[in-house]
Amino acid sequence: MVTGDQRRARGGSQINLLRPGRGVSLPNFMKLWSQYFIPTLKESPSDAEIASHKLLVRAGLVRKLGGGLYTYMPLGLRVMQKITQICREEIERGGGIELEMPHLHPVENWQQGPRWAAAREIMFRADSAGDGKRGPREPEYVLGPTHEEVVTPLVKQEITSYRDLPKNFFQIATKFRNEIRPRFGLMRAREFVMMDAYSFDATDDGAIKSYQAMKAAYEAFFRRIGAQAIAVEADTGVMGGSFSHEFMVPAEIGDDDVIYNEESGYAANREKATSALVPADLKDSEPAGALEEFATPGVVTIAALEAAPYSVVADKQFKTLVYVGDGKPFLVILRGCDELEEAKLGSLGFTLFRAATADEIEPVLGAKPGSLGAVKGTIKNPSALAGIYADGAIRLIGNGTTGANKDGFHLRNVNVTRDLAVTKFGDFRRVRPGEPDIKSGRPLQVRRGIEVGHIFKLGTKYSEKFGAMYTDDQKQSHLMVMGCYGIGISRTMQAVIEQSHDNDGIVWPWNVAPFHVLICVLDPLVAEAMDLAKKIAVAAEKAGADVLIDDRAERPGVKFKDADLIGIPLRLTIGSKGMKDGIVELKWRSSKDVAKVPLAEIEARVAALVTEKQASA
RNA sequence: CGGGGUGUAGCUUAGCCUGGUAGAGCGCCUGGUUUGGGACCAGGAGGUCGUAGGUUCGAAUCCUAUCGCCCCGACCA
Repeated sequence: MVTGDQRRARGGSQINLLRPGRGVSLPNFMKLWSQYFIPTLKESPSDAEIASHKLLVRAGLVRKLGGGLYTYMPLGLRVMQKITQICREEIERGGGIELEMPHLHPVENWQQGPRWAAAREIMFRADSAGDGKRGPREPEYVLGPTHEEVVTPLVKQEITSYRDLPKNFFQIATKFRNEIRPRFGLMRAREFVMMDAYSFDATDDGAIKSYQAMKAAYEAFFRRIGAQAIAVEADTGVMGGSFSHEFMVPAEIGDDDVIYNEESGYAANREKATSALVPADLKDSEPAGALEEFATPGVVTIAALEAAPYSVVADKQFKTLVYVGDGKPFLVILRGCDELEEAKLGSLGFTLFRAATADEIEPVLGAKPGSLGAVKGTIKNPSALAGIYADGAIRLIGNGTTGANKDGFHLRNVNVTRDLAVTKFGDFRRVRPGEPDIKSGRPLQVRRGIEVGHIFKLGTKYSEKFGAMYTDDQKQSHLMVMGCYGIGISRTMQAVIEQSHDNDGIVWPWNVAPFHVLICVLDPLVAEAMDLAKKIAVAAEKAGADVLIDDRAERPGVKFKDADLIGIPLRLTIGSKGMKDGIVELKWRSSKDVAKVPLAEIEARVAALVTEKQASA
């Protein structure tokens, strides 16, 4: 029989490191700083701009290889392992079953999937390295940016009966994305660690249950790692699917804007956010008079039309934008004062869309940008259009002004229902702070956030493409209903630092700290001091803590600065002063207070504190 | 990919405008003095000035090209 301790002594497997109900601990055995490797820096690297990126490098957690490529140094790796383990536990609790799929994907899987055109842009192609060229008869691989295209065929092959559903498979592994612009260290990297889960259900209701289970698991995960992440409604993007939530860590340096109202609890990514700006019971205005064309030489902007002599306020102008969706142009009409939220065009169902160029616009509408409009009869070649989509807010205008599709001319008294050939109304505008919340009518606010997780209810988009079907109890075949879920593990590590640091360094939450207890031995050459440190370390370890002993031959100032920098939650100081007075100093990283604990009590005291922390982990 | 910046020792950088053959701080090595919030003294090692061309008697410095990195925009966990 092999005991857990023996297994750990041999390097053990991950599974045996689990200590149910006691938080997360790594293979323990105290580390001596002098023999470990924590390369701290006094100065910030010149290529880091934000606090968390600087601290990642200064505290010796990571080192850069190239743009968006980082080595996890020993301390950083420990944090990653702790986050990974908590994530594993919570996803399993939420019904996930762990497996691991290849990082190298045959390109055929992606070609068969529903988003090859869009996804290939961010994928690295993996050629044979030999001469840098892939021969025509060699297989072509891509490095996996995510795994729907691998897991769906797997499930199609393995699961054919409703009896085997639902299933939710997950892995925690490295992902590769050729980000156009890597940013801020681990925030947006080319290679990063992600937890990705994929749920397969027999019914839509089941899929919603799986989705909710994952949402709950995410909330538990972020709570346990000590990150304040909020779930916000989000756009589904290239992933597709019917609805989704993003998990955001509020931070100024985040890439996303969250629109929210504290009281009502409404929170959405700006790409998705809507407001109650347009009342549900709005009545369309009566026409104010006949359409009238007027000359506007040289006027090609909303602002120019607002100025004298025309003086048409932006709220009364129609803005007509031309886009190309899957090769065919279409129009989007907004109020002059509103901005298009491009992501919202995703709801129109085009696989790929982009703004049209001036050259593409004139043959269809008959004028250059600046004089465009969507009034019936003025469009030169209406049959070329894939549609005319109008933002609901233009109904607030009633009678307004728009381009005449004739260079240098505009039309006034344009009435939405009478004059515009709208294919479909929708929500296409960007919400602005201060607009009424759809839930409560209170003003909406905006703040920046870091997206650390995302959950999607996918529907049957992928099961259709790969033929993932099951047979029900009536011998009928149906498509499986899917969901997919991601947590950026490495990004989360940085988000935690961004959220939890001060001027001196990182302040790790207990559960993800690389070590829980740091024992600073100011005079490591004094045998009694080191003996005491080891005794305390053993007591702390027995209570479940990971312990680091700073036994370096450095001056006290250096040790304290480094201690603050690397952010270990509980610091004990053993110095000659204290030894003389018969005390050890105890200090939490998150507080300024120093407690003096008598030598006789220190082991029990530390053990009690660790036990308490581990219990609530 | 567009716009802006930058590249000098392991790290942070000065020098570049106005060409004359590279300097500092930190770190590292040796010795000594120190020892409760990034010590001090003395000595020492370490640099193809991103790379390739060009101008020049002479280039870190001027010109051209190229590569890397950072920041702002569109995308993502």
